[in-house]
Amino acid sequence: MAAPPLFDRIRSEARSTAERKVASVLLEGYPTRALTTVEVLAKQASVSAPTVLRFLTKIGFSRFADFQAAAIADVERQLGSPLNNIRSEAPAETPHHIYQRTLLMQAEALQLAAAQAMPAEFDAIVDLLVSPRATIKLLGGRYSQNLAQRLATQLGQLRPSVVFTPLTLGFAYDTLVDAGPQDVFVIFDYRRYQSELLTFARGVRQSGARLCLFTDTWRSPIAEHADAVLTSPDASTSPFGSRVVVTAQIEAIVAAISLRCRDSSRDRLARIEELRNLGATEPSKES
Amino acid sequence: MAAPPLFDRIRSEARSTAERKVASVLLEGYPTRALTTVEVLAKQASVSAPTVLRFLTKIGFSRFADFQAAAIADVERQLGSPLNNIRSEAPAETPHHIYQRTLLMQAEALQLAAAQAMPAEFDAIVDLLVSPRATIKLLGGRYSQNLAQRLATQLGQLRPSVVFTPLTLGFAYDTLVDAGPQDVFVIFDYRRYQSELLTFARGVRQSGARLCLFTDTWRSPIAEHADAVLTSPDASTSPFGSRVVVTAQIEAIVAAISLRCRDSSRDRLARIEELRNLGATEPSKES
DNA sequence: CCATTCCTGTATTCTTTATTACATATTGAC
DNA sequence: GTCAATATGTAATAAAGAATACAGGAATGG
Repeated sequence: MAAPPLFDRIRSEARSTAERKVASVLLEGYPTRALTTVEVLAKQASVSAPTVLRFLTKIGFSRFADFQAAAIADVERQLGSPLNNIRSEAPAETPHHIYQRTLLMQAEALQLAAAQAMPAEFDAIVDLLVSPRATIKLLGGRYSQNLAQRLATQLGQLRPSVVFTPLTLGFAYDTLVDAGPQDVFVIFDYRRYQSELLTFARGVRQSGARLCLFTDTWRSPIAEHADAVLTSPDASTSPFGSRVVVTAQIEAIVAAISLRCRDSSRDRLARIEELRNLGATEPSKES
Repeated sequence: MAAPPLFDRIRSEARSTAERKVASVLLEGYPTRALTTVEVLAKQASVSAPTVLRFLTKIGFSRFADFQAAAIADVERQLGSPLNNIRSEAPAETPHHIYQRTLLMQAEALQLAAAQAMPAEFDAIVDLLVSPRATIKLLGGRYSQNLAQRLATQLGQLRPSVVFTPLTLGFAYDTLVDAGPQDVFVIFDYRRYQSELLTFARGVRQSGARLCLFTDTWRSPIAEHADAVLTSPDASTSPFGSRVVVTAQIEAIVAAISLRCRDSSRDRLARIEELRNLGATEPSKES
């Protein structure tokens, strides 16, 4: 682990006695000691505040806030992925085939999500999705429509009034026109966020309908308008964001719902199966 | 995996919607995200500053500075002990909310899949999917069409000649008519297996085209006719089979492909982006 | 449906903290 | 030893940020 560039800069730039005091204080407790105020640092180094400021200017930070931001960045780097914070693992054997590496990486992502999970938020979504008189309308962005569709399909098996709204060219505001307080919208929005979706979300908000949002940890701007938000890490080995955690979230939602309304959903499932078989007994023709 | 006490306190005390927003922002980036100002936190959570303050009061910090100090203490604790004290605690607590249980269950499924993985099989599929003169045709059953579509979308970004074949009513054998040795089919088939897909697969076989299959560990009968098969466990907390592992497999495939043809795929991606922006500059109208 | 309670945001005030201006000390060269 | 140049501290000022008071709005229970 090479020393951070900032660390070296602090060390090499200290010239005069007071500056060296400042530098050594900084280095001793690097980087966490930088997380205080100028005056505290000054006191720790037994110098005056301006001296600290001047030194930092010298190493390239005209404003103290900039220096502190850099220090925080280093803290984050040292802590590594948030995963290490919550669940510190054995040294780990990473030398693997990309296939296995991907699977294991996603396994970790799931564990991280589980550790950070906030059941209350999750339950809030479930509450919205089980309300019997509501109509559930789902949509997503270019690459997350899939997810909306998947949830729609499964949800549609468990309860009535579920609509998947494809996000087609030109965009269909038809769904929005009829929207009212009785509706619950579910939006999937991941980077790069699509402005159309934000516009849509604002409309939802105005109509008085409820809004659930699935997004990445960077948080779509739609979050501001949502009643409940479920975020997921999306780090990936591929050039596209991972949808593994979201997929699991969707399944968890479905599981919770089918548990919540055990009877009604079981009946419904049975009935669907029945209807399907009914069709199968007829000679099925192609074309 | 004992999380710091502060971490748990944040999680458990969040009651109302706004507070939950605050809490999830805090948890996502714990503990470093606490190293900013109240207003930044408020903005990130899409709530007002006083709401943040009130929440922190609730979890026992009457002054923001106190909370921040506690967060910094946690940072130092984590940086201080290289091989963390966190993990040394309880080995496994399974009694959890269904949300967390689902995520953790899927994490295990992924680890299992990684352990059982056979890279050779994986590579075989990648080989088939990168061959430049081939046309890739993807399809899936009632509930796995999604997966086919997802793979198709991503694959289509990396290489030309990718077609998603929706499995519509009556079934379209159009795709099959033109099939020949130059084609590579990708089929997703999970329980309950659909007989139409099996019929289709036989047709593929006869045409001399290659066939990749994604299925569950129970192995679709199509496996018999496939050139390469990737199976996945599908245990789930919901009444439907889980698609988490498959999703990860798909992403691994995409990752491997984009790695294999680094240059061409990057160029292609850039070009797609370019074209998309081209469209964005025009005034886009709805309807 | 109404009243009450709790939640949440806006605007203001007050505190803390960074920054600057200036005076004083220190160092180094001649 | 004196001058110049640089380094440092003190004190005043400006900026940023935390805390508070209040008002509007949503949820809850009758």
